[in-house]
Amino acid sequence: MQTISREDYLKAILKIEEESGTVSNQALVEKLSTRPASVTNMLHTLADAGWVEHLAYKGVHLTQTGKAIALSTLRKHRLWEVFLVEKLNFNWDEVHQWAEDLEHVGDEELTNRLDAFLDHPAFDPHGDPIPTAQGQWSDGRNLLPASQADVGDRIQLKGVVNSGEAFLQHLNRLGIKLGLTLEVLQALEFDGSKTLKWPDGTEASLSKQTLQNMLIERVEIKSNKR
Amino acid sequence: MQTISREDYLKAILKIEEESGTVSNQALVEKLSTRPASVTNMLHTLADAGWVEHLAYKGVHLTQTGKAIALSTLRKHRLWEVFLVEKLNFNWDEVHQWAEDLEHVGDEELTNRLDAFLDHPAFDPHGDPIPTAQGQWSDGRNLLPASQADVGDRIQLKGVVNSGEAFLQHLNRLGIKLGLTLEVLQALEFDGSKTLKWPDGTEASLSKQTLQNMLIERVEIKSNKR
DNA sequence: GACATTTTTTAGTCTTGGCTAAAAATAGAC
DNA sequence: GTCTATTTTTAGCCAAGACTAAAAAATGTC
Ligand SMILES: [Mn+2]
Ligand SMILES: [Mn+2]
Ligand SMILES: [Mn+2]
Ligand SMILES: [Mn+2]
Repeated sequence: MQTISREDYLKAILKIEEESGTVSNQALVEKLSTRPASVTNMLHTLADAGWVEHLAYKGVHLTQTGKAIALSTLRKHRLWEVFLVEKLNFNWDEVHQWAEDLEHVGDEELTNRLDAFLDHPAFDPHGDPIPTAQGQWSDGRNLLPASQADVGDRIQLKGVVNSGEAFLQHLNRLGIKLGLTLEVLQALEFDGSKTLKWPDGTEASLSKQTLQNMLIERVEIKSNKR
Repeated sequence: MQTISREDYLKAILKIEEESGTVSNQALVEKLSTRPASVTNMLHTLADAGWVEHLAYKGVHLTQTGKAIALSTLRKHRLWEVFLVEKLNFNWDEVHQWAEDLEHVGDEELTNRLDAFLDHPAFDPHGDPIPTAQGQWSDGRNLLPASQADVGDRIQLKGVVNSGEAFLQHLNRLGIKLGLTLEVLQALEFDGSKTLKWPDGTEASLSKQTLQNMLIERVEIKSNKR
């Protein structure tokens, strides 16, 4: 039977599996801010439920059922985030914690109604793709860290690697939000920083760290638009 | 510290206190579908937290703090119910269980934003008043059970005594919803049933039980409206 | 006022999901 | 391959909040 804790573990396993292929207990300890013994415990519980396959010392991976639950929870999380930002006017740095609770409420029907109410959004407020009701993990985009942009590129922010509060608030202070298009004016070799130009003409330099956490697309430069 | 279970108990105590004045353990056992020992346990916890005053064998009542938490939880419950009905198009008989979970999510700020998004509703989908952010328990209405209506009255449904699924679905099948105005055609003495007339002209007889659970206002008969 | 019934409390158990500390297994360095 | 450091598991404990069963208190009846 599903509980809040079990859903959180499944979601964490899904994410780690997707970003690093293999899921160690250590990775779960970090992702969930818990202790090794707690992870071992829960993995046994999840294995007994048939949601993961667990080989002691070898790692864990989701079964079909486990993946379905994880995707459903992630879908709910991201839909509620959209709700909080689009309908209740929260900032993108304020919604994660509430979504972490809301994702455990409601069934498929409620989720689908919420999805329809929000006009079937494809991405959440952090640019992350929202799984469909059928568990389709879409995306299809090929985003680039801004650190790889070249001088002269016009780049549009489409996502963030790290959606922690601190980083998002850093972007807020820089006046950077999803969808914003910036121009790369200059790139410093020695520290990886780049000088960017905002649509309103202001310029600022961003650190390598910051750039690596911004996921962008290059914008076609519409040649002589007349 | 607040937990789901503690908030549910405080809410139950608030309701019982309001409808019967005195709160026995037995009443809580029934309201919460639990066991006497569980109630005694939780009352100790709540008393230790300073949310209730509990005299063994004598009953329990909310402190100022306890009442504030209970009202806040009830406010959240009813606002989420409005959301589910008004925005996600659920029926009034489908929303209680989800609200029972949603009421434990979010803080004052989220609740106030939700309230604003819903245009500050005064009543929930069952006609129950929604406490304000300041804990004002408004109402002010003086609703009458439909069993007390007289032949010739035009009555408008404003609330229900019992908002259990079964009763609400019974009203659904009769085509009765909040705000509907009915006319009392006939009253049978021996079983307390009454024959009512719908705006579309159809007539049906409702049992005493049903009538007692419908809270109504008499509608002014706008004499010759010209 | 004694006795039976009902209500409440106490005592003790269980499950979930945390934790620490120690043991065992694995992986990395040489 | 051995030794060391890291990771994982095991063992045992804890808190919250359920439960059952039995004891104690309160209530109602005659
Ligand atoms: Mn969560
Ligand atoms: Mn997100
Ligand atoms: Mn609840
Ligand atoms: Mn309600």
